[in-house]
Amino acid sequence: MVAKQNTQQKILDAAQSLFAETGFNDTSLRQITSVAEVNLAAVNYHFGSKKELIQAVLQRYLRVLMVRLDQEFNRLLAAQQPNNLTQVLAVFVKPLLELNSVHHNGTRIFLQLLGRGYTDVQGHLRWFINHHYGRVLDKFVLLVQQSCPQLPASELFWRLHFSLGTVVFTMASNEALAEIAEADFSEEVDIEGVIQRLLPYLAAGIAAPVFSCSHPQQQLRSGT
Amino acid sequence: MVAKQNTQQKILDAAQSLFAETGFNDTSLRQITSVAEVNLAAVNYHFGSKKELIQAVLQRYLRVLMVRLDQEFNRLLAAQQPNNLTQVLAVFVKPLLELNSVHHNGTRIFLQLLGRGYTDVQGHLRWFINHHYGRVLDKFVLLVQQSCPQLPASELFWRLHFSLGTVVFTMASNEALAEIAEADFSEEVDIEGVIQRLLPYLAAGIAAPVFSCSHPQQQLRSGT
DNA sequence: TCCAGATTCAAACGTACATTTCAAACACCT
DNA sequence: AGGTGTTTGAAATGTACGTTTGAATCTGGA
Repeated sequence: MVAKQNTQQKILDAAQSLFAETGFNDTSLRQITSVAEVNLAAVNYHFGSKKELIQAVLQRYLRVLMVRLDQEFNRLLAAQQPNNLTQVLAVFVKPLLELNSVHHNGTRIFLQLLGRGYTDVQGHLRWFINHHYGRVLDKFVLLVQQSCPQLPASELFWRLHFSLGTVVFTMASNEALAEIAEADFSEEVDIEGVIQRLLPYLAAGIAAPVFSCSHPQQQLRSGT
Repeated sequence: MVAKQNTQQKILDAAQSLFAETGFNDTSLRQITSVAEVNLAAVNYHFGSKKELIQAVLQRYLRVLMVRLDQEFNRLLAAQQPNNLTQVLAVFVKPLLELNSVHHNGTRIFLQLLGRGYTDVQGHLRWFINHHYGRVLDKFVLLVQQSCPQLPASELFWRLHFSLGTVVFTMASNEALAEIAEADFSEEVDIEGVIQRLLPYLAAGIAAPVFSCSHPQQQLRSGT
């Protein structure tokens, strides 16, 4: 059955879990090839370098995800009137959950990898994603902008990155959080449950009134 | 003037900036001692190991910050009626900004280090902070609970971790974000500006209505 | 001045890493 | 069965790391 599995797949499968748990720089090719039960040199033979392996691991998910997201974004952009923010955020749910068909626990692994990519390495994965999929993500920014016309562009920029941080950090520490939640609240939590809890939090944060901080003696400077 | 600066201080000063920018594992003792202009062996002589240096770097700030936070929390806890959420979150601002008196750019550096601590290393700094300052942080949880009595404890648990993620991720990638913001919106961003932008986002997210996600065909299971 | 303890220094140690090399094994086609 | 191009294997290369060592240097009190 599983007898002759592709070496490349064995490497990708082993690498994605180790990368997600330990980070890119803290996972050695020796660990990966040991778990994958392939020769050390196989990584460089099939992928060229560790850097390219990291990109290949992410590409397996990005390829699927971004096509689906693009469809959803185009659907919403075709609407006559602006969509509300919750609807816009909700389009991520199904495409993300469908990553589970790419690989078992694919959604969790992908989001953890994304988190690692934004904190571990200095910019190189950030650039990779933006270079390949920036046009798709721009559509999302446009949708949010349409649904929150009162938000200045700069405020929106920060809040979208705050939201990215929320998601990415939550997923990176998802395992620990789920354990505590189960112990303290005897409440089973799967990845879908976490996503459903995230949506209202993100929607409220992004759409928050701009200056709700009541600290009159410390105010922002008024412009350029 | 600066003639004979303490070796330990020179190491701490060099280490904190490099750690904040590059992360703990990706900063070598050779880089640190090179910048500090001290001998490589000085780190192990004065601090014992790299791990203990990391903790010493953080302790310099945590010692100051946690005393101040404890004061603020006690003050709010003594109030007759529950404080509103924005007030509770706002108590972080002054203690955090006072870290600038520990060292130039202390606030930014500390928050970046905190971000690194939660993503770089697996748990060892998490444990260190919780072990030394868990009792202080419990007071904060209590305050939030009092200000949001309608929130179930489990929901609060998740949202506080979402918020931790927001802060930590934002600070870990602070430099990159600030650069983009300046380039795209020609807007200078200092650490205080980011904090002021964070507060409304966090307050709105934590206090968000519990089931604002309008996806009737996907609902959470109703509990045990 | 001299000496003991604290500090600095250059050098080395052992380990782990990504990558390369080249021969052996394999797969596939005729 | 034979031969070619692809894939695997064990070993080695060179580099970087954290830590250790032991002698040299500094420092302050007698």
